[in-house]
Amino acid sequence: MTESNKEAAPGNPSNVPAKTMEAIVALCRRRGFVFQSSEIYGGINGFWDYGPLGVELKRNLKDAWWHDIVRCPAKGPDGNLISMAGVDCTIIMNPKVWVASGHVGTFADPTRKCPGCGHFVRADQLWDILATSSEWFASLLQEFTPVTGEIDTPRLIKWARGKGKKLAPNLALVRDPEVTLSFLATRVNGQPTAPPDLQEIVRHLATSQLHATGLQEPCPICGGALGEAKPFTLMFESHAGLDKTEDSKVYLRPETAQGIFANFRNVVDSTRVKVPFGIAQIGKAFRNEVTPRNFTFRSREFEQMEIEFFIRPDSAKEWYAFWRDARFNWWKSIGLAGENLQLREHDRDELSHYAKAGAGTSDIEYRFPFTAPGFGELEGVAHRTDFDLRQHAEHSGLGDKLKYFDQEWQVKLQGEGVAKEEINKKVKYFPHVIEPSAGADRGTLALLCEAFTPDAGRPSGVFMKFHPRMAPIKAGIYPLVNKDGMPEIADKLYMELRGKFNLEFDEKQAIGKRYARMDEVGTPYCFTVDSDTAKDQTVTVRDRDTASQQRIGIDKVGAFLAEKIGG
RNA sequence: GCGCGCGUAGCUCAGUGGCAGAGCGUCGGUCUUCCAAACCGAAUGUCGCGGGUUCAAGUCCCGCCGCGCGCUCCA
Repeated sequence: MTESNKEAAPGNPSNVPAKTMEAIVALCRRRGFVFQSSEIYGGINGFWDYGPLGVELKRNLKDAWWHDIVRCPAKGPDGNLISMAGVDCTIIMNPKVWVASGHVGTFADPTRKCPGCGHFVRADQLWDILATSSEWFASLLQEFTPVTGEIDTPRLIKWARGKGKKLAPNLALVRDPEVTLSFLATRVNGQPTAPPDLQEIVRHLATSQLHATGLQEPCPICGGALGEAKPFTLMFESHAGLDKTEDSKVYLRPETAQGIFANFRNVVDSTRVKVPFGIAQIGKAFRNEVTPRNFTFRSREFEQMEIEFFIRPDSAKEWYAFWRDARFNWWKSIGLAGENLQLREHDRDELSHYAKAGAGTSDIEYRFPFTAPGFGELEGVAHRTDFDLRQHAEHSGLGDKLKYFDQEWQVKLQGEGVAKEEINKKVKYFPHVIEPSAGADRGTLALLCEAFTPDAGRPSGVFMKFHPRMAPIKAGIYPLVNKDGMPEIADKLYMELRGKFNLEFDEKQAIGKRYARMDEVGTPYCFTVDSDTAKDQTVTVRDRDTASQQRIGIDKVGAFLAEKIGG
């Protein structure tokens, strides 16, 4: 193609899209990676379908994970091959599982969160709690004249600067006494015939004047302005059986982890695994997110790839570090190798309740176009201590029967001459858990974002630079033109290899158009049969990233692909 | 959940009260000798959904749904 032709072609530079989420979403839809769920009915917020190419991409990701984690795991920090067992648990489980895990109960009722201190308050109990068990509220009440309820401004300012500062640091009155009280005075003077009652006064004292459009209500702990009331059960509910009663209520699992914990005993008893070992699972989970957003990044239905790795409590540090680094390197190995991937150790105040005492929590994060310059979580690696197994031991009534008996350790301690009593204390225990928990949909999205490469040299202005192992289609097998025996040779090659690789055969239209299509769906190689093939048994290999070509023997194509795609 | 913006063919968009359109892509044909060639032909629309105003609504009004952005949320 000449330079002037290029200007006229659809691939002229003005067609090169910026690497924005909008452009990525458009390509996903145009080429069949991701569609909106039930789109013909207007879609449904937070749910997405994978199309013909998307399902291949996501499957390649999951297959690579399963292969590298379950079937063919690496060596651990102790130099031994890692022991890993797979499971596939149901989405709906006995509801008691979610009581034990803490998902039911704590957050089931309309609840308000304090942005200042993070405290949760039941919405319907707020005023009761303020009246009966809020330290600052009790102290503040003493500053009002009991009978008249008159507002003594200097007295309240004094309180705000003294006791208030210690007891309710986030209360508007404490942060800015003059402005807050003038706000209240305006209200009192504005409607002298309808003086505010105590609740309204307190609302005024909790409201920064910036919020003059509506009154806030204070957190009983710190006085901060509470967020809106929300039912903090993010679990989807359903009913098992025809009778839709409270007793038949079940939940769609909000994480796959609990299925693993609930099966801990079964796996130990049926497979001869010994601590340290892991149980791995890939499966759907559901969270009724308040705000699904950012394409598939936060969906209400999503797929997790989780490992619960069970270890002796005293080896948490080394296993935590091992899994954190191993998982980070794994994401690198499948193509997220650049600056867009980072490993971030959590600060202490970010840690979940059970992880506070642990060896740490870290996130493997990717810089998505919609988070940039920030990062979004792909996978979390957490030391969950023995929290989950203890919870299930307690709630199931199994108690110590859920403990692991470490016979290997027993023998070792006996050899070291440790006292029998001490050995017995040590060798029956709840294993600690290192949990690498990855999002399959987030991983797929990161692969799509990473692959998206604007390039003025391509007809559509963009090509998808997938790692060959992840690419939905591994190669195109094409006759250069649709005559002179070329289609027959190409077809024979295709039939030979299609069982081993996902390939495309296409004899229609100009060769450039076929290459261009493969660029846009990220196919790393195209093999083309031309007029020389019949003479010398070679084909051309066209490389997606460089658009360069070389000739190889037609009998070498399978080996070439196997080597490039790797595993 | 709140606020702002957006929604017409697969994609990018035009159409500001009067016949539903273009380019690209897709498909078929002629052709072909390595990067979306050319030519000929074809298919493709609940104008996001529902209601209202009007002789007449893609266009004006209301409600809803979906998407994006900012708050909020993310155990």
